[in-house]
Amino acid sequence: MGIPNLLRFMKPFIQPVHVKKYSGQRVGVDAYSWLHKGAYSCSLELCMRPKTEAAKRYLNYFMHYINLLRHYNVTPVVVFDGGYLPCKSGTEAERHKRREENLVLAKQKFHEGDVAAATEYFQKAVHITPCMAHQLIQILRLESIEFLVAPYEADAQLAYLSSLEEERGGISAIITEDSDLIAYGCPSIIFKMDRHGNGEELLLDKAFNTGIKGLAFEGLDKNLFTGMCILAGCDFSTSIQGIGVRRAYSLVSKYKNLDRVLSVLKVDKRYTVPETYEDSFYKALAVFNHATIYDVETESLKPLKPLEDEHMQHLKGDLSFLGPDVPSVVAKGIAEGFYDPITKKAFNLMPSPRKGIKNAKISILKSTKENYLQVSQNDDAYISVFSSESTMQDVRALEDEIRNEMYMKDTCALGKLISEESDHEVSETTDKNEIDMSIPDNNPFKKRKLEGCNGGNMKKTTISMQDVSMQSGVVNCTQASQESVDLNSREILSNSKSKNVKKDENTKGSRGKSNKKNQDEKGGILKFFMRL
DNA sequence: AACCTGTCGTCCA
DNA sequence: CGACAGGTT
Repeated sequence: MGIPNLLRFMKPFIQPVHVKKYSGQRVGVDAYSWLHKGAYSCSLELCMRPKTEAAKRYLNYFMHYINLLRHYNVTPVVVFDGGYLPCKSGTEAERHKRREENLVLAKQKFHEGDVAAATEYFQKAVHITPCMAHQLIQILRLESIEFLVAPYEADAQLAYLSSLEEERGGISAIITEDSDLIAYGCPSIIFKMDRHGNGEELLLDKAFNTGIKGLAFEGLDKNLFTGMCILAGCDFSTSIQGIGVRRAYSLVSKYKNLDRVLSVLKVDKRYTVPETYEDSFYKALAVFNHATIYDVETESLKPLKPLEDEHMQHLKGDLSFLGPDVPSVVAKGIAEGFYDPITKKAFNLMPSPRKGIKNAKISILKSTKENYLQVSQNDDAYISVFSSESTMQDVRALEDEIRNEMYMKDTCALGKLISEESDHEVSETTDKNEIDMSIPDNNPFKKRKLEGCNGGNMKKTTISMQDVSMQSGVVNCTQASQESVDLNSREILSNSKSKNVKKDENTKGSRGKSNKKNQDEKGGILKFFMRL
């Protein structure tokens, strides 16, 4: 919900703006807003016909905005939401329930043949899933658009980037629809940006430095301002009936101290302050100040602003509500879009080539009993078994999994190893599953330098992409999405004898020599060469 | 006067 | 998500 009426309250400090103002600069994008709007155009398809082109319309919608920014020489930095915060689970559960209800009605109407009515319900059931975000991420990668998946709230991540110099990966402004960004104290936010680049800009400094004493936020510090937002009601805390943004402002500007405001409220007979309010208030304050964010430089999680002792007295050292800590490797995988931020499991996605796993060799070793997939890179070889009933899709999913594991340098998590000799036989695999994945290039302004560009609207990029099924309340996911990049550029080589191949369990040290022998001897029967 | 609750629109052609 | 309308405190 953001903070109710906060945007209207800040109206005096909001002015029309065009994104070209930020030409030559980096601007953060709250991915959720455009994803959600975009999903509106295809809510029915996302659920009922997820494999059709129409179901991908939200990607086109999003890319239109990206191309708009690029046209004006604005560098987009797309930030996605990550895992749920415990203190937000209440409101989140509520929304989920509503969506589910609408989804049931939608399907009912759909099967009755009432598409119009169904569409309405589908739109109310729209939900952006990690899977959908992941679809977009892959396009962003191909288009070399910078992006980041926040460990938890995208808002907090954007606020952090706002506090950074551009040279250190920071951003000069944020494009969003969510008023929460104001509570985080972000200096420059663009709301309601339309498809031409026009929006409404809030420059927070203008609110704090009007130059006129006694007006608006003159003399208030950021912490009081954030406190005002929480009093007015935010997702992280329970709210007091009868207190909106107006009264919150009056209280804060009158007492200029949050402790005092809270004790005054408790005494005031007009309001009923829940027993737990003070606790939840300070927790919310801690979220706005110290939410867990991902630091690109150190590749690890850290608080938005350094934790100070002043809050500890209220919080009694309990910081679990800032979200559970995760190992840095996982945090990195989430931030870079390889791991689902909620389940913490790898998407079936091949890591970005630039991050490693270049020139990986893919081999399928086939025995009468079982099959083995080996992915080797330089002197490392990673192997996992798969059953003979496996489809090509299964194998690819496995390959992606291995590549993720390689990427994450986590060599202990794979399945069985090859431990005994096996008879190998040549297996023939064909790869007819490629479909063209169309990268939206619907920028009306941009002149693309495309070889042989026929003025068409789409740039075709060959990606093999099968069964892109979405996972959501709106979209039922019957199977994990399976994607793989450019498997069609493989060469089939034949190999002779095979030997036992062991998974290299040394992440460090022995990389140089351990599998050299196996590389030469491994029996392959089919060897694919990946061109990345 | 300010707050609350409920309803509607976000997309697209 | 926000915006808005109309009823309530």
